[in-house]
Amino acid sequence: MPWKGIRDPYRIWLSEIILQQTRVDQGEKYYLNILKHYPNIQALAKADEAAVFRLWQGLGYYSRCRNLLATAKMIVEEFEGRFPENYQDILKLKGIGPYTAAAISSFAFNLPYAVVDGNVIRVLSRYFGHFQEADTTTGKRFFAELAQECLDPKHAGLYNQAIMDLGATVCKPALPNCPECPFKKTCFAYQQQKIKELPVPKKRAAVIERDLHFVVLENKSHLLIKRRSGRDIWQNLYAFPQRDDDVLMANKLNPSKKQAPDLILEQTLTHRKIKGHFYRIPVTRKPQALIDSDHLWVPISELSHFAFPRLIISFFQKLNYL
DNA sequence: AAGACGGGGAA
DNA sequence: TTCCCAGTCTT
Repeated sequence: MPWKGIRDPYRIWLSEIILQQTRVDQGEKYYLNILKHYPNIQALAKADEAAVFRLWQGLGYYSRCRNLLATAKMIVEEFEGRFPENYQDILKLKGIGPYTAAAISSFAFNLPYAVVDGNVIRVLSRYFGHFQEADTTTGKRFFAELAQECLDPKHAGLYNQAIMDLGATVCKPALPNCPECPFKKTCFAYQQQKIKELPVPKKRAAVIERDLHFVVLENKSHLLIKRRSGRDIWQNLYAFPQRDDDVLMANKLNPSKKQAPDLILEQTLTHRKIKGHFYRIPVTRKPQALIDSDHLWVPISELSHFAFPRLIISFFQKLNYL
């Protein structure tokens, strides 16, 4: 891992944000790419927001990107570019919760705060044989206290790195390599053959289906895209105006409910199954009425300048636009 | 306390 | 398919 052994809080911060709910293999190239464009927090703070989102495209959990920008600006403007050096102040930053605050505190400043992530929960629950559910308030508190007791306060960074490495490489979720584990002799789960029962799995919300009706206004060279805002999914990414969008209504280009879509594409997420209905409407020129700053009439050749969710990229690929 | 938020790799 | 990942924020 390219961030291993780094003490620069900026790089640690960036890597930890990227690795939230994201595998090392998946996040690594994003980390290197973003670091190449923005080698320090000053560069990131004055970055063009859309450009950073473009680099983030495909990683998921886009609020991380938004908070990353906000925190970079905050640190540069309020703290003269110096990363806060104590846990409580680090925890206050946007996008940084207990895990990331402990990671930065211990890796960058060797402060005695134990990280608690999926790896740590797994290792501790198996080793000690604790059947608490980790996604409840009491369960979280329990594992946080246990982790803090296990921490070697003199070597917090090393300890945190070690227990997460153990979880990632030996004490894996499925098929852990117990015979090679240095703790096998005193591990509850291994000795009692409870590996498959620990950790106790989280309750999982049902996957709900959702239909999105996208209207693609296009001529030979251009099409209309819309920046997504509000509280909905894919904030700050670009897609198309949806059926009943004000601009479509104002230009009398809204497809009727009876009209069949030209294309249907699906994308399954952790908690949603998105069904995208695409209605292609040929137009001769850019629609005029009610166009605001979120609606962009862009050349097809310049689509790569914008960040889109996977579903929309699939649409473009289907049409050979990308 | 529960739900929202992406995407991908492994079994 | 199902699980779940170096989690955090909002309601």
